[in-house]
Amino acid sequence: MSDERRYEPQEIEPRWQQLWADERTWEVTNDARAGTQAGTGGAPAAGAEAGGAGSVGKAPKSYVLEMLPYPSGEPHIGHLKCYAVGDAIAHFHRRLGHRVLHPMGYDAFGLPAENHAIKTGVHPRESTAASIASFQRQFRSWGISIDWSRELGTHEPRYYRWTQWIFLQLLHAGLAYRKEAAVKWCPNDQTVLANEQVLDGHCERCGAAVEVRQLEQWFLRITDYAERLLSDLADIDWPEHVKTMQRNWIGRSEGAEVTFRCDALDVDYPVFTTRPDTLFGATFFVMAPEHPDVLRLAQGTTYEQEVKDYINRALTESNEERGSLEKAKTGVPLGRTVTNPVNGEQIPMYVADYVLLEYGTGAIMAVPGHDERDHAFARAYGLPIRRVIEGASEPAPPDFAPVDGSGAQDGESWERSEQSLPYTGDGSLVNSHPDFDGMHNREALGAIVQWLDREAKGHASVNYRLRDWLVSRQRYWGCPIPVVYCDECGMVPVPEEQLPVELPDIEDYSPRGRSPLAAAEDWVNTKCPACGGDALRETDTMDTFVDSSWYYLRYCDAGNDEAAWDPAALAQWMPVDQYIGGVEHAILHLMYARFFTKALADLGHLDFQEPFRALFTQGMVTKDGAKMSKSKGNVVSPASIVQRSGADTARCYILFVGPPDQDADWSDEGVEGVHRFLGRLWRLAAETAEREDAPAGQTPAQPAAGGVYADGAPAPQGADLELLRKTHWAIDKVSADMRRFAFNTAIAAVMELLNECSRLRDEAAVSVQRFALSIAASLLFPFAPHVCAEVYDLLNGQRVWEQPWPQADPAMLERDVYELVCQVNGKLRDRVKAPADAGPEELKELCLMAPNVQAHLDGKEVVKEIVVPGKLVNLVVR
RNA sequence: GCGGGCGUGGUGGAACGGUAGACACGCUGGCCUUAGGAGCCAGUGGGCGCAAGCCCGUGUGGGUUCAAAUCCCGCCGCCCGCACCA
Repeated sequence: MSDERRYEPQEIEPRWQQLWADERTWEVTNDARAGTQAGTGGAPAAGAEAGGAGSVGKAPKSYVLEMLPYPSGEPHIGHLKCYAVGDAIAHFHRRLGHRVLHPMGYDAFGLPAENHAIKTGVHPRESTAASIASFQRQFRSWGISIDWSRELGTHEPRYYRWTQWIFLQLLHAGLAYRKEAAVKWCPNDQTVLANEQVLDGHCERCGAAVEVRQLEQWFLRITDYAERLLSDLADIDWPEHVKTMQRNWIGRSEGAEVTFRCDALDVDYPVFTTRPDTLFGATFFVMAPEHPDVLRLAQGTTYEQEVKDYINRALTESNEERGSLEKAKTGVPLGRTVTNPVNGEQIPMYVADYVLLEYGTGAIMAVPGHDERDHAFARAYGLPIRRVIEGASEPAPPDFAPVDGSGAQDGESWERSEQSLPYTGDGSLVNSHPDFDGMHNREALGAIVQWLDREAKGHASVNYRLRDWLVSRQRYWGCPIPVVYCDECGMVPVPEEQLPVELPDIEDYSPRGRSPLAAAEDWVNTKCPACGGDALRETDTMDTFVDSSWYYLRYCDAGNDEAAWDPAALAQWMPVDQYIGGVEHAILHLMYARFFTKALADLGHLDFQEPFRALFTQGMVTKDGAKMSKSKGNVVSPASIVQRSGADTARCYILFVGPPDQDADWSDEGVEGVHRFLGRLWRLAAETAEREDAPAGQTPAQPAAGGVYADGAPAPQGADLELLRKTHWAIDKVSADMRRFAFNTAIAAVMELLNECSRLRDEAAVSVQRFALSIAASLLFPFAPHVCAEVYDLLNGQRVWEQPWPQADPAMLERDVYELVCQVNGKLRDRVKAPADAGPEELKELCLMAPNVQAHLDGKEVVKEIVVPGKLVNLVVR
C-alpha cells in the first residue's frame, strides 16, 4: 500500500548532490570542441531531438549568470529566488543542447565585514571566509548547478591583482583621475560616497544624513561614456523600466551653452539652458553657493558679508533641508551684473541655493516669466518678470466660461496679464527682438542658437545629469588603489609586474576620517617605483562596485595568473547571455559594469560593447507584505525551509508563488502545497515503477520525446490517448513558458499533467503512465532537480539531465473534435462538439442547432455571423 | 512635479481582443484511520432557481469592436525610480 511510501527529500537530495559533486557534472571547459552535457551521456533519444543536442562540437554557448552575492551571514530568501531562477534557465539551456557556463563567486570586500571587525576585532578576512563557507554549503544544499571550478572571491589577491591592473589601464588612458571636489561624505561610515550611493541625501548603506566635504578623491570618467551608455541601451534585451531608470539617471538634455559676461571682473560665465528661446526674458543671473567665484564677485561690494554668511549657511545645511521643494527660495545679491548676450542688458547677479553646482555650469540665467523656480525667486525679491512667449492655447482661468463667446475679451486680457506667468508651454515669441518676435518658440530656439553661434556668444550643447564616478573610499576592507606618492615624481602608478598591492593586516579598523590603512606604516612607507626614493602609498581603497564591475569577465578564465583573462576565453563565453538579479542594481552596478566593458573595449581588451545581452530582474520576497528584516522578526531562512521540506520544495515554491519578476509574499501554507505536489509526483512514480509493464511491443525503448508506441503498434486511444495528449500539451506549454520566464505557469502545467496521471492511474496503460510521469519529471527538473532526477531514474534508470529537452508531437497537440463556443450577441450560450476540419458554413450550422442557441434566437433575425474556426461562432441577432 | 508600473474570488495568481478565475492556498462536506498536522474524493465568485438555466461580475466613468480584464481617453487608489536638473 502507498501508506508506506514517504517522500523524503532529506534522503534523496544529498544523494544526488553528492553524485553531481563527485562527477563535476556542471563544469565546462574552455575547449569549444568538448561535447554538450545533455545528449552525450545516454543512448540517442528515440524521438525527435532537441535542437543541437548531440551535435558535438557545434553546441552553441550560453552564459547564464546571477549577480554574485555579498557574503554576509547566511543566504536569505532573495538569494534563493535569484538562484532558483538562474538555475532553471541554466538547466533549460543545457537540455536544449547548449554548453552552459554557470559560475559562482563572492563580492567579498565591503563595509559590513569591516564594521563587524571594528566591533569584535575579528579580521574581516576571517568573518568573510566564514560567510563564504556558509554560502557554499547552502548553495550546494539547494542543488544549484554551479561550475565550482571557476569560483572566485573579489577579496582574493589573485582576483584583486587584476582589479588593480584594470585601474592602471584606466589611469593610463586618462579615465581615472584625482581631483579636489565637493564630495558626499557619510559621517557614520566615515567615507566618501558616489553620487549613486546617496539616496534622498542619505547614505544608501547606513542611512546617515550625508555631508558635503571638499576633498581630493579618485574619479572614473564615466561621463565620457554618457552618450554611449544611453544609446546602446537600444541594443540590449533588458526590462524597459531598468532602461528607463538608466536613461533618467544619465539625464541627457539638449539645449545651449550661452556666455554671460561680467565686465567688472572681466570674466565670462557660460550657462547651460534648455530654453535659449527664452533668453530675452532673462532678468537676473544666479550662481550656486559652492561656485568658486561667488566670494570673489561679492568682494568689495556692500553685500560681501551677507554673501559670506549665506554661503556658510547653505554649505552647512543638509542636502535634505536644502533640497526640499516646499522651502521658500532664498538668496543674496552679489552686487554685480552680467550682460545678457542677446540684448546687451545688464542683469543683476545673485547667489541662491536653488542652483546646484553639480548640474550644468553651476550658474543659470533666470527667466522668471517662463520658469517656476525663477518665478518664485523673482517674486520673493521683487525682480522684474517679463513675458517673452505667448501661448495660443494657454489655459483659461477656472471661472472663465467660454460658452457663449462673450467672455473672449476677458479671457484674452487675463491671458496677457502677469497672473498667467510663469508660462512653461509653447507659443509665439513676444518682447524679444524684431527678428524673432512672432516666431514659434521651437523654431526660435534653433534660430537663436544659430545666431549665438555666429556671434560667438554661445552654441548648441548637450548636458548630462550623470557625474563622474567617485571610487576612493577611506576604508580598510577593499581593494588598494595601486599608486604611490613620491616627493620627487609626484603620483606614480605601481608597475604592473609589482601587482598585487596586497592589503596589509592592521590592528585597528576604526575609521578616523582617513583610511585605517594609513596606520600601517610599514606598508605605507615604500620606495618610488620611478626614482627609488622614499614614497607613500595611497591609503584609500576602491569602492566595492569596482570589484563587481568586471567579475563576469574573470569567470571565463578564473584560473589565469598570467593575465586578467585570455582573450580566447572571453571570445568563447562573452557576453553574458542571461543576467539575473534584483532591480536594486538597476543603476549602480549595471551602469558601472556597462561603463567598464565599454572602456576596456576602447582600450583594446574586449571586442564587445555590452556585457549583459539579456537581463532579468527578480522581484522581492516579502513576508506579510513587508520586507523581511531582523528587526521586524519576519525573516524566513532558506536553511530552515530546506531542512524541513527540502530544496526542491523551496525552489519550486518560490517560482510557483507568482511571476518571478514581481514581488511575492511568502506563505508557509503555499510551501506545503508545493511539497504535497512533489510528494505526489514521487509517490506515483515509485508506485508506477513497480507495476508490470505492458506486453512487449507496446513498451517504448525510451520514453523520450516522440511517441510511446513502437512502430506498427496500434494507435493509442481512450485513456491512453487522453494522457498522451495531456503530456504533449504539457511539453508544449512548459517549453513556451520557460522562454518567457513564466515559471509559475510552467509548474502549474506540470501539476495539471500530474493530476491527469492520478485521475487515469487505473485506466491508462502502464507504459503510457510511465511516459507521462517521466515527462513530468523531465519538465520539472529545472525547478526541482533532485526529486526529478530520482523519479526519472526510478522509471527509466537514466539521468534526466543527460536527456534532451522533450519535444511535443504536433499530431498530439491537434484534436479531431473540439468544443465550439456558441455565442449569441457576444454572450456564451452553448458549447457543441465540432470536427476539427469543419468549415465556416458547417460551424455556423452546428451553432444554429445548439439547443440553448435556439432558445436565444427565438424567431429573431440573424443579421451577422462571426465564425472563428477552432474557437467560436458568434451570431448577432436583432 | 517628471518617468515607469500595477488594480481580477476569502488569498497568491491564470487568461494570442474570443468559454474570466487555470494552478495552488484556504474553507466546507465525505472516505480511510486508534489518531491525523498523512493520504484520497467531491464542492467552492455573487444573486435567483428543485433543476435546466438566467442575471450580475476584472478599481471607476466613457469610447472602439460582432466580441474588452485585455485596445483608446478621462478619473480614483496603490507601488517603484528620479526630483529646485535650469
